[in-house]
Amino acid sequence: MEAKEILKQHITKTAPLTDEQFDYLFTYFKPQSFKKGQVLISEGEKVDHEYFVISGCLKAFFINDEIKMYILQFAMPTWWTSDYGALYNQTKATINIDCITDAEVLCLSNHDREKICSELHQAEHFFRWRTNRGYLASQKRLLSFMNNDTKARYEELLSLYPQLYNLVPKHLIAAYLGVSRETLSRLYNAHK
Amino acid sequence: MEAKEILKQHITKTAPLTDEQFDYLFTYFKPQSFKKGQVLISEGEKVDHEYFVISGCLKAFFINDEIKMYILQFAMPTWWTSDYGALYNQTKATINIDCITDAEVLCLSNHDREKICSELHQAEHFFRWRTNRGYLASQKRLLSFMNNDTKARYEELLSLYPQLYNLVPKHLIAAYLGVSRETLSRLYNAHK
DNA sequence: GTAGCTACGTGATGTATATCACATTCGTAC
DNA sequence: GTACGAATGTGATATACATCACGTAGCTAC
Repeated sequence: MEAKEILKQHITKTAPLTDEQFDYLFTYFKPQSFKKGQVLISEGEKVDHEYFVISGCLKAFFINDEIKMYILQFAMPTWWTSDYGALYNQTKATINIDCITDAEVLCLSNHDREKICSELHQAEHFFRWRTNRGYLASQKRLLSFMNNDTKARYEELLSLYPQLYNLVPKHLIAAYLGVSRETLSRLYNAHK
Repeated sequence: MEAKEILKQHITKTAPLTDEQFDYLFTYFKPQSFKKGQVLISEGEKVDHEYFVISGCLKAFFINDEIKMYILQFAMPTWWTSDYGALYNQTKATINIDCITDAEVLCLSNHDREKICSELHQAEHFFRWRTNRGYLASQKRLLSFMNNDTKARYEELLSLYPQLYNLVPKHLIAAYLGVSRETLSRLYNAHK
């Protein structure tokens, strides 16, 4: 399925649009391709766009003290990603986003999102719903962080996204779980 | 300032509304008063409303294994709170919300929110913005959880909300930070 | 092929924190 | 006032995890 159709199904599942409305809206999305390792957003730079993932896998991460990396999100197909703090408040990026694999995305500027939201009530509805979904996921992850130990969080992650196990290096999974790569290694070799 | 005026300023800061529009919107908000300790939402029950805090302080929390409590949010004046997962998906509550102090709130049903969002584009805009704000706060807290140690998170919390120190018992602050009350006690008595 | 780099495993050790236990202070009901 | 429960402080011990150190396997460039 091509990018346009993927986005159309994704949006109209939540907010019904006529074909004309969607075609108009789609004119603001720019298709882009990236190679494994390419950087979309880097800390300290200006952030103007958000990205809808068509294929591949991205990671949004934070680097602490130039040493430790924490992964905020693995962005898989039909996920949205950006530094939303920087994007909405027009400040410099505090996180980084790059490609774990080759990836295709649709790129939407902050300005254009606000434009279509104000022009099309249904678009505003869609983005409200999408943000709500992100909020719930974030709350759920926070609770999991407080409530579960590392092993439980590891199993939770892999049961939600089994494809991650073979797609991303283990030290990135550790960075998502917030533990050292050594601890993660010991964890899943323990119950061998 | 009375409740209606507080809500009006809160909303129109983000989404300009005429007086008529706001008066109409406000008819869906029901003022309610609660005493310290009263319960607004409890795990396993149906959730139909969200709450806008006018005065006092509420807590949204999760109980694990009938033993450990984790606080997701202290809801202060001009904050919104509910079990949004249950509210949006029409499922049973998985968290609890009760009053740390006497409190006044404005109560809005899920049905009425969706109604005014579909009737008034500006209302939809407001709720998109509000949810976005919650999402960013949640992400920030998650990052803080991974990145900072307990002492840093304690100081971060108190610098953001200095009034909490005298308002809420220390074991609730511990439950927000995700540490035992003993550890928290030792932390702020250490640097005396 | 070799060199070099990245991912990954694993042992030894240190540390932050949970947990258990008990004491003390404070507020509230009566 | 007294009694009782909730909140808090603090010591002793256990444990999960970080960190450091080192080794190995696999991939890429040349």
